[in-house]
Amino acid sequence: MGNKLSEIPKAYDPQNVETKWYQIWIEKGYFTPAIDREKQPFVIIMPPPNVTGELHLGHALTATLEDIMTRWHRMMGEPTLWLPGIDHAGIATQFVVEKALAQECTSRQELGREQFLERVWEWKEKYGNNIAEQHKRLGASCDWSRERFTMDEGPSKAVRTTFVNLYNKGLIYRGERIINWCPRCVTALSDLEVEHEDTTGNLWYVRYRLKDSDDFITVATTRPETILGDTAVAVNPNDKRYVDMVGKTAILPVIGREIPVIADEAVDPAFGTGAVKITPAHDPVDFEVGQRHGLPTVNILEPDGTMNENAGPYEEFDRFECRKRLVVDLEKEGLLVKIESHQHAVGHCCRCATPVEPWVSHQWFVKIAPLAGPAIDAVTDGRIEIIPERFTKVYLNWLENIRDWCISRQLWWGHRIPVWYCADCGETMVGTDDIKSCARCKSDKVEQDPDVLDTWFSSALWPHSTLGWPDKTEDLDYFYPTSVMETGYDILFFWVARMVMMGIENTGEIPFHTIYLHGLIRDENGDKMSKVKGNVLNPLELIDRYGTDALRLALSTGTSPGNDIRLTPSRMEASRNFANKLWNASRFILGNIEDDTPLGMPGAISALEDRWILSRLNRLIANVDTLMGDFQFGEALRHIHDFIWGEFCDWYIEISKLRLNDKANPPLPVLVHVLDSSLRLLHPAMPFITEEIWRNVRPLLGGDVAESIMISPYPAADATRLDDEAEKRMAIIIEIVRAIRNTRAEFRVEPAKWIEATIAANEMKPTIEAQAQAIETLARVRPLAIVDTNYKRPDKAKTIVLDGAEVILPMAGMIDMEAERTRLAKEIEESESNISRLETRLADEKFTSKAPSHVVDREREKLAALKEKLAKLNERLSEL
RNA sequence: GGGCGGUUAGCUCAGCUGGUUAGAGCGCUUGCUUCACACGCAAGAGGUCACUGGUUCGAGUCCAGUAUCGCCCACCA
Repeated sequence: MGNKLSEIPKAYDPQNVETKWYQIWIEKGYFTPAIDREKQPFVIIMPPPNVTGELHLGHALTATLEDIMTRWHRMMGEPTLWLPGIDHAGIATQFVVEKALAQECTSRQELGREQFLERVWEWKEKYGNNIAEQHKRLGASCDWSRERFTMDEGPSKAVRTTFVNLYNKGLIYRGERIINWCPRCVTALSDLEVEHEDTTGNLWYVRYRLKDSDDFITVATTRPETILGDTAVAVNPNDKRYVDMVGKTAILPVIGREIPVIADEAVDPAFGTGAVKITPAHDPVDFEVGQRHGLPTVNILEPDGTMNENAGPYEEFDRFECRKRLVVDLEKEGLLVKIESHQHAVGHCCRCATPVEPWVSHQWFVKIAPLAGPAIDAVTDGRIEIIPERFTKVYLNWLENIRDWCISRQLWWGHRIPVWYCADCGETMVGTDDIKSCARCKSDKVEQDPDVLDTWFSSALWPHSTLGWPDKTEDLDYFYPTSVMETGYDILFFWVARMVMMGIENTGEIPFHTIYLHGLIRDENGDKMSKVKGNVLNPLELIDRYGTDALRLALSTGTSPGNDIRLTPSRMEASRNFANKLWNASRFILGNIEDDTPLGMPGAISALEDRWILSRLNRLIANVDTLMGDFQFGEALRHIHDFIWGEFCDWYIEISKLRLNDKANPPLPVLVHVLDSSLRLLHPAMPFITEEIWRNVRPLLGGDVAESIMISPYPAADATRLDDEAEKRMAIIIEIVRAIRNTRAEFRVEPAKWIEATIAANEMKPTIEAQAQAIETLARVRPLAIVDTNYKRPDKAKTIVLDGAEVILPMAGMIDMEAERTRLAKEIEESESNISRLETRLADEKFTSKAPSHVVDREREKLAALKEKLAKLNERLSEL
């Protein structure tokens, strides 16, 4: 920006401005904090996006909120670290790469493990960089020199160390358990990775013949194919209907296997027939029943969801095909009693939506209850605060009912489980370093466990693994525990709770002090954005169209923590318009500065509007300080927005135009001062436009062009500028102008036409006299007479009674006196009713004694003003 | 089966620990090429704060219940 208005583009062009600053910020090293032991650092570890794919609006929201916090704290002079990273995202990434391979008519099996992993790394190099570039477009001021990838050497070492430690403490074990199995992903899943969906299915009632008898026992099942894996029929021990059956032998349909009828408390006599088939290999409850009764476990499934040899004639059929055929066969044999429609929750894989199968298999688990305890304490005793507070209950409830975490995945992409088995003696060895030979028999036939760890295992270590743990690094020492964990509420369990557990376990300290949970982004119709629905908005497209600052503002205002955000084009436009407004206000101010314009703030501020705007500004600053510290970013930004547009632009700048050429008392020092403060207040949310403008403002105030707003101090409130008197007086001026404009519009006075006005006032008279020119110009009145209240009013005029002044507009005979009388009468009525309401309240002993004095005082003042107004209204009416 | 959240202007939403006449953006109506900005200016219409009851001097705000929409958790076959 030069000093000439004509040199500055009329409309703000984000493309032009945004591209240059980010590079400069990086070159200057502003994003990398200097460790200063005297100061408490502010630290955010960024939730690492998946290497797969591109950033979506959820990431943009994360980046915006975290950048707002980071930039604010940085401007507050704190050493500030925002550490970015990327997640290897096991299943998701393996999937997309496999898809790419399929297009090349090959597969991971064909490539083999080693070559496949090479391909995934290539993918990572390509797309990991994409994500960083997108963050840069968003203006994210994160420290790229500390960027981490979950599979980097450091974080990988943290993973192995954690595994070994937990294993040695007995908190990691391998066991044969029922886990959730996705036949399509061909891997185990944790409970969290299963999405339950209410489905209308069937309840099939099937008769099992009893051995050496003509009797039957009828069971009900939602998954008939699991009959093939039954190893018992169970009834409740107290169920009189079945007392005689217990101990007998039932014969499975079709395959004819003999199974016992047993009694177990787990059976609900009220459900179905009260007799339940027991399939220990394919149902969690049945598995436990099986354990209690020493039942055999018959697995009927292959990993891909087809039936295995235990399914007899149905071998090799898919599980659902098997179900169909088996039902037909049961019916043929007359064993199918009935089919009922049945509502129940069916688990689906959260990655591919395939129905999951409960399946018994050998997997690695974390015994989690001992880790959950300290994580519960950290929140209950207030060391960790969750915002919004309501999620505290959700967090605690989950941890209190937590079940062991299945951490092994039958994938190739990920942290391989650091366990080795000896092929000769069967020894199991665990180590942070690769193990080459057996510790017991010295055999070199040792093989590493083929499985990898759940992606969330490494994520759980993120706050400390990124800072160097298990090594005692300076970063870890200085930046840990971190300050804020900001992320979406949808991963509270997946990630946040696990970070608390693992953080405390590994370091003995909480990983962060505050958990800030934001909501989900929704589209215009309130639907969650998803690729399937095709309603995903690409942040880059929005940036191209509206600018980064507009996107950031739209994402951070008009929302509150934990609530979902509906992002509509009109919101984006409103934000863009604000950027343009700021641009033009700046353009006006800068364009009016000549080389010799003095810009130093005078020692004494005399003009009412100057005192007013400075008072308003400092009130704003104090307010923003409180709100930002309270994580109420949306509210803070709303205040800043309203100040800039509604007070600075609409009133101060307009009034200041009268004084532009006033050499004795020019408005420019105040204009520039308020602009400077406004830009700095706004910078955390709108970094680009504020930097662009500020670089032109700063030199005017004696600074260097090379100084950056992002490392300038955030405005601090100056209490000496607060001026209740000025605010009160200015409010009258504004009211007068509004009243006149209102009347002009009401009477459809030509905009160009000047009208006469008289203002009657007592105490406010000097103020109005001092602002006469402003009133005249803004309301287009001339001549303006200013008189005291005992002035004799004209017969035909419109009178507007304000709190402290009376505006009289003759309106050149346009007044319909009848209408005017009606209007006054109505206003009198309103005033009277307000007065009586106030009088009743003030007469109430309870109110005056119990309400705080400032509230009572305010009511008294209000009453007095209203009475005064009423008197004037009556007087005026009587004159008509 | 548990738990949580929403219900405030035509639409989308703010409104923190209860205290002026409940706000914004968009939309709508009217008028403006006012020398920063039509991505703008000025004026205006529009709300029983879902419902019922309670606490309180005072409730959009706190409590209880109801309705309705949505979300999360959950191994009844």
